[in-house]
Amino acid sequence: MAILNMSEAPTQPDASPGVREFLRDLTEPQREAVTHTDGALLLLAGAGSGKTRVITRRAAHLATTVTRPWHVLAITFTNKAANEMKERIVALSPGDDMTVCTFHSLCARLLRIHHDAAGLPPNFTIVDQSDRRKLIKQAVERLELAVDNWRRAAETGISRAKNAMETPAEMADAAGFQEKTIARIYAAYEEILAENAGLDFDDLLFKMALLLQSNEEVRAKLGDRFRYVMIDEYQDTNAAQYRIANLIARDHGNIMVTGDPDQSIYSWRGADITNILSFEHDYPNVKTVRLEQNYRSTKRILSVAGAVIAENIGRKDKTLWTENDEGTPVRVLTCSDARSEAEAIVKDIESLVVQGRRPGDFAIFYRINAMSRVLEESLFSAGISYRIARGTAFYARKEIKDILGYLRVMVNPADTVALERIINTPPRGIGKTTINTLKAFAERQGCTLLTAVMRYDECGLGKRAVNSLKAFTDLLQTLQLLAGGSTRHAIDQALSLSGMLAQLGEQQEANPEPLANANELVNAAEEYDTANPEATLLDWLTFTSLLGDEDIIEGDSGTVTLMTLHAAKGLEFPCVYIIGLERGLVPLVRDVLSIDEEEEERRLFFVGMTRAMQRLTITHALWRMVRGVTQRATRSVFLDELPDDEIEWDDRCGVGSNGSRSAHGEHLREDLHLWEVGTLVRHPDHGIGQVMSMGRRAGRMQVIVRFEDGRERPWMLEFASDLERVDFDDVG
DNA sequence: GTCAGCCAAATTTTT
DNA sequence: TTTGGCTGAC
Repeated sequence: MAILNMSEAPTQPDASPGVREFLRDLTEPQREAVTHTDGALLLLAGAGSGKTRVITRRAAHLATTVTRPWHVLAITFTNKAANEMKERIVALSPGDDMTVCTFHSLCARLLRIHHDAAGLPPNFTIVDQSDRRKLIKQAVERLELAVDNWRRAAETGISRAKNAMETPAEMADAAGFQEKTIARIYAAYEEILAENAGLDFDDLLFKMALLLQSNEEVRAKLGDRFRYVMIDEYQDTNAAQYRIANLIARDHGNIMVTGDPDQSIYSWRGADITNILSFEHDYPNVKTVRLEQNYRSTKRILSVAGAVIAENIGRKDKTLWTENDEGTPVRVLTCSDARSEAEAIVKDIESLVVQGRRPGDFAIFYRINAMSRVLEESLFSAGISYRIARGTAFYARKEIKDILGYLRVMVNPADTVALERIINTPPRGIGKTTINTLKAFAERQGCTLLTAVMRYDECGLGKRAVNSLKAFTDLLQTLQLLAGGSTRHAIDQALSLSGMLAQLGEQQEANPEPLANANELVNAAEEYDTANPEATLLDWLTFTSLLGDEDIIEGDSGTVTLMTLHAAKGLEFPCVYIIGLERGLVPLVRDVLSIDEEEEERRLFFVGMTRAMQRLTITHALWRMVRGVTQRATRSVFLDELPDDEIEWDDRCGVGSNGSRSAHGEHLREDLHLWEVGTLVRHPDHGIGQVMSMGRRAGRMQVIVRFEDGRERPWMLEFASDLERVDFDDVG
């Protein structure tokens, strides 16, 4: 491995005006990272420590004074991060020959170029999450397993396997019926993907890693092309991504990774925190730079967040500090229920707005999306405008996917998912029966569905179906002629010739959105054509299928922002509220919570807290409605980890946050005490059972009891006279 | 081919 | 409570 590890870099940091520019306004550790050139570099960058600044400066420095721009590769996780980074780099060093992109788009691009070596068709389709879902369902059906039982497990299991670079065969070696069955579904799913010439998101990484691993020529070539590799958010990389980076950098060893293990919150998507924790071990002679000065938050916020994260065992020790003000104390609000929690926040916001804050200064974070509803209602009735950072991705909208379906079929005739999507969109008399006949024909002949469609007169279909299919194949053939032209033109034609435009126009009055979206798509294509004159229809499809949500999550847009704790990563707001610090919710528990999971939840809480610049308010309620049942809630263990003397405890219920009394009245306490969770009961018909939960439903008390037969039964408390409390000793 | 009505399920979701 | 997916009836 090439090791030339210098802070006194051969580039003479202060020699040229350009270099001096790159180092302006940087602290010592930041400079060290920027001027590091050859060899491995680990940049442990705490929250709000100016990480992006360092990355962009270093990239510009490398591109202008150390090597040529096209030898630099900067990888991010999101398109948004990639775009931002690219912009900032270009501002420092003109020219856009540098590769700044996401892992997925890098892999998509490279796999297209090296499709032969990777054993892939050149025109593969990238299947998105909802297509993937359909295909996995098909795989389950093909094995004649129950979709309801296996779909979910297969979806997570297959993704997990691909992220860990496990093939179906390797997975089948695993012990256990469950795993073995998922491995079979995985194998069937791979078959179906191949039939469709499709790759899912996980495949982009997995296949790329396999290619680099098995093809020395390609690996060496890419290593030579990308002589300086930089990876952001390295704590979120999975096994495949680790492998890709490792193999590209193998010859030169010039790999810089940045990240913060304390902000690793995506292990459930395959991210492996050990990638960053063992980076120093994996890359000898690594230089490590820590950025611990925080420019975002007040001293008090940092100290509170720091106390919580310090509870995690086995983390790299790191203490954020700041020269910012002491600030106002962090507050913990105890509320009676979600409604009063929301109203307390609304009042707080209102009074701060009177003092000159703007609505855009506020953000409210919660653990699960369902918790936004009560907040929305309160904000709405208070007349405060808000937005939720969770838009459906533009490219996931039905009308958009329909249009893209036409283009996908034009480009990839094997894309059966797309074909099924458009074959009767808009309705043209090709219904379920006809499609099933075509499918059966395709299966008998071992051909694609499109081929079957083209051979409609051999399928033994009725006259009406044949006529419809004739019109449809004519349409496809007309469109086919456009595949080589501009994207904009192809979309225009697909829209009008398919009849979609007419259909959208008709329903415009009822719902103008779809037509507007379609037009928006045409505009986007036009823009793309202009910006990339060389690009093909296939390129555009690749580009769009890798775009996520619209990046609406901008810092300040004049409204209060609501989002999940996960969505908050990377953002900052002057005033932050984190709600629902209750047992089972933060940390979120399904059945049992392992230590690792608890630590990840703690990191999630930490991420939330460190978004706050000036004011941080944490809330919890004594009652919370979960799935239609109002249940008693207990404070989160994380609240106990807050440094008591630095917190302003604000108990709106006047009973202490552990109190059992509630705003709902004294009588509830009596009832609830009798029916504590875990209490054993006996019923004349159902035998012995155990109280699983209790709460209020439709204003009345309810307990849920699980009986020996494994069934759970709810009881309205006032009718629960058949339930008799028994002691443990009585039942053994 | 469409639509109402029923049942089951319910974290988080960078691509 | 809310949502999505599926089924069976027009």
